[in-house]
Amino acid sequence: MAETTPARRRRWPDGYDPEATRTSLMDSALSLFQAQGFDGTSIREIVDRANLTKGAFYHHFSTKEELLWEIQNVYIEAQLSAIGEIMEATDDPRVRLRELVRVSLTSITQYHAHVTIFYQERRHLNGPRFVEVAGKRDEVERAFAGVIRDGVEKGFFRRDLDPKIATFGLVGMCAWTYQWFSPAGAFGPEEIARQFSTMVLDGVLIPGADAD
Amino acid sequence: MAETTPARRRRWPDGYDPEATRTSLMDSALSLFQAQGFDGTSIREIVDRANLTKGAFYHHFSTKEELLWEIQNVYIEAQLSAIGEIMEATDDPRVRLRELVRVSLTSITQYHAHVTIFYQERRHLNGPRFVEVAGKRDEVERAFAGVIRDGVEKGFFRRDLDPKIATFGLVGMCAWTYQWFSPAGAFGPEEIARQFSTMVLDGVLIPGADAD
DNA sequence: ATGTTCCTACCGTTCGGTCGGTATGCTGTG
DNA sequence: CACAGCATACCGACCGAACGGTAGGAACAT
Repeated sequence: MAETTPARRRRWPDGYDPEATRTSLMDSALSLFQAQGFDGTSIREIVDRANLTKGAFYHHFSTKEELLWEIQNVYIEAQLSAIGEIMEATDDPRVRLRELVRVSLTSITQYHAHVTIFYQERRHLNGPRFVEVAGKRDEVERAFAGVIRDGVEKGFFRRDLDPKIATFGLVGMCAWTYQWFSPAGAFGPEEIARQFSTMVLDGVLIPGADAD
Repeated sequence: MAETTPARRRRWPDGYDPEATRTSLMDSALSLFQAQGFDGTSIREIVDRANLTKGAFYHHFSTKEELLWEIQNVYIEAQLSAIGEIMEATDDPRVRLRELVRVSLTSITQYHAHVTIFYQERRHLNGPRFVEVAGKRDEVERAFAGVIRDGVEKGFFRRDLDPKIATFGLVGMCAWTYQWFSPAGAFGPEEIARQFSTMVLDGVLIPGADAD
């Protein structure tokens, strides 16, 4: 073992930021996890795509799972803070519901890769981290359910709907978007949100019309 | 290599059906794939759970992916045939839509493991099989979209909704159920379907009411 | 001198899949 | 009925490849 590392590229070129390395690893993992899944993506692939090595990876992340957790956390925290803003902005459950749908759609389209990974690779989180993320996710769902219950109590929303089921329906409608949304498509998140809101609030049926 | 296979269990006991072996492998894979995912489940685990060996597995299936494909196909074919029955039973788009929601919910709850695997592990299908399954899935979505378009043309459904978006919303609402449904829960598929239909057709808002 | 950042080389394990062989039932021929 | 011949059903040892993670050191900044 006389000559190790015979040729190395120059590092710390000018205004060097090691945090950029970490970010580029996360970006690489984001697109690979989205396309191939967590198990389907090796550390090797992640570092190759970022033009780095496994050594660099394990300098910035302690395990592969920690990286996954960071990705999930970025999204769910963004979602939570957006919901918090809505709750402070208005009290009207009808407005709140429209806004919840709107921020769900915009954050899903903005964090498309994060969201895909969030829903598809949740099970790969270890015990404590899984519990933590699941807790934040429940918080989001409680916000939806709270608004619906409030709307019923205030007499805006139908009493014959179970708030839990209505919540799951609405959340599912929004969350499912990650499966089909394309930035190149004909509709943006705002327009989709408007249609979903109308659909759920006003209904698809034309009132009173029984034929054309 | 003097003495191989020193102790083997008796086989073909009485009325022996090799097809049962195949089924038990599929059942084993169903629950393991559902709980741990496709990549997260090894052939070893599947055969252990079925009290068999890898030799038995590769006698019945040519690859791990073929088994996955069979699972997916069972569900999507059941879905397609159920939709076919609806289309023959009635022409009214309002009834058809309610029925589409109903059979979606019942098949999701009935084939819970299949559905979970269908949506979570679709990407592990190889080219031609992926295309085949995706094609059948598109057929399902076209059925939803066709009913909605028909309802608009016949003057039952709102004209200001894009049929494509409405379809995705409705499909998402139904499909998402696989994420939260529990057979031990308070509501069965029929009740959930009723609520979803009401929600989407009639809307959540109480018409004309502006306060409590 | 000391800590940070990143490299190469390596380790133990596990994976999907293959292969040669064995036990069992079916079938045709005398 | 006997029995050869063959297909089916299954076993368990094995293979090469790839995996996540570790270790020790080199390049750089302070």
